[in-house]
Amino acid sequence: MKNIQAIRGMNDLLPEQSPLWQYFEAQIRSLMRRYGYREIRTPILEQTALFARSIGEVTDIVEKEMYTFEDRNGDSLTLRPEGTASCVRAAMENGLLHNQTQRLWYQGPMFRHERPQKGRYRQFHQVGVETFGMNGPDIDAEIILLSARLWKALGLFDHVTLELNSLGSLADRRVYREALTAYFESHFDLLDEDSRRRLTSNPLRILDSKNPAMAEMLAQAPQLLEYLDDESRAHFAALTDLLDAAGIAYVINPRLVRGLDYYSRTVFEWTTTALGSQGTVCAGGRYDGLVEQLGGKPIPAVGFAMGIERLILLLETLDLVPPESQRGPDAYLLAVGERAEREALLLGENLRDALPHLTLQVHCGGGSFKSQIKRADKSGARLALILGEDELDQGALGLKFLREERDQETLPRDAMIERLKALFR
RNA sequence: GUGGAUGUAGCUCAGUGGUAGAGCCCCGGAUUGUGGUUCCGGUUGUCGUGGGUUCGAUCCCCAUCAUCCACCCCA
Repeated sequence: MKNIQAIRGMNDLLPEQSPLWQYFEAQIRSLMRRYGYREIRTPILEQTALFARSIGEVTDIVEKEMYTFEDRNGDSLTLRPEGTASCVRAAMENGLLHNQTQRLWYQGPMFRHERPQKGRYRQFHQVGVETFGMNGPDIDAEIILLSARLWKALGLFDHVTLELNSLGSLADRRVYREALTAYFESHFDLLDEDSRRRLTSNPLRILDSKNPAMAEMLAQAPQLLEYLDDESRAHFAALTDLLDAAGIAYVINPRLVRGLDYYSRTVFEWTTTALGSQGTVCAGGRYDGLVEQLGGKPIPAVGFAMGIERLILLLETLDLVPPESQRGPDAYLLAVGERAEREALLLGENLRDALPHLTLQVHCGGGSFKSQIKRADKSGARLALILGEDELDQGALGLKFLREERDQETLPRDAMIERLKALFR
């Protein structure tokens, strides 16, 4: 019989890895609380139309990467490929956007049917931030500062670069798009196959191409920044002023365009060179038109999303995994002999009652003294608590330090509880 | 979706057209109740899967699945 395997590109998170994820998630929760952002959780399934209408019909995500299927009613459903659309839908549907501002964040799995690669999986996880009702540029700057604070907390700040651009208003982009299309058509012979295909569907993305044969032609192409109206220009200038004042370095990348249609004005990416070809670790921007596009009243919005797998990978690559994230339990209770085995479980309960902060692993399944103390060592515990025949006869408990040069102690149980309280205050 | 590389023990990897090995791990012992070092002994495999060639395939061929890398895409 063939063993069933996990779906391609979808990974199990194993116990060895989960402490690092929990550490990362704890950093996120604390960061969001400190900036006054509140968590929102939405279903991972949505009506297909939500993504088609928000991300854009002619984007790669919608055209060929979504997990779309019919449910038993014949409705077309899609596993969310990103978080913004769901967040906007939920905020609209629940009245969160009515005459008020919102600062929201979310975290969870996203799904895209791409060819798996390092830092790119079919089920992957994002943390996203979305804000509504604020025109910026102060809020644009705030979310960038928030992300910068996270990099500092994780020790990543010196390993990431902030790239910045403005896509202007939708009107700006329309004009620019025409100029750009005209330019590319006049250099049609230099375009590669992909670019020719995009010429009609999404010409801005041609600017992103890494094809060296096109590099010079792209460098000469009209620049979006020159097509910005006064308002967008002022917005962008104010944002860069705020970042300058906050001491956040950035690189203006006029060819930074995002793959999702809903962005306008500010777009940014945090990138790293340490992860190979999947170097974007966090990206986002302003999407003032999206709420209206989805049927709501027009309301400005900015947000970003970061890829958790990529950030975890980056922490590991740069050896920034904090040692305390993989610490074992405080104590490991061994029970040698039949009488002790019978009592250990209840003794464990008593200890947990008396010491609410103690992390205690109780040995189950018997075995020799030697094998049990080996387990205690392997568990990573700081202490071994020893319950054997001798200790039982004395109503006592032994305490051995597994990581420190200290004498072993044997104390009556009540005294041992006080001793442990002192050790794990 | 395109191109390339790789799939052998739980892990990291050797290996041969006559159906397999090392190190680590794990278990036991040296040490009747003391781990992390040492020594001794032991367990572990549909050689990714399905076909084909062959007297015989883990090895050669084809397909397929998976992983990795680049393109692409994007977080």
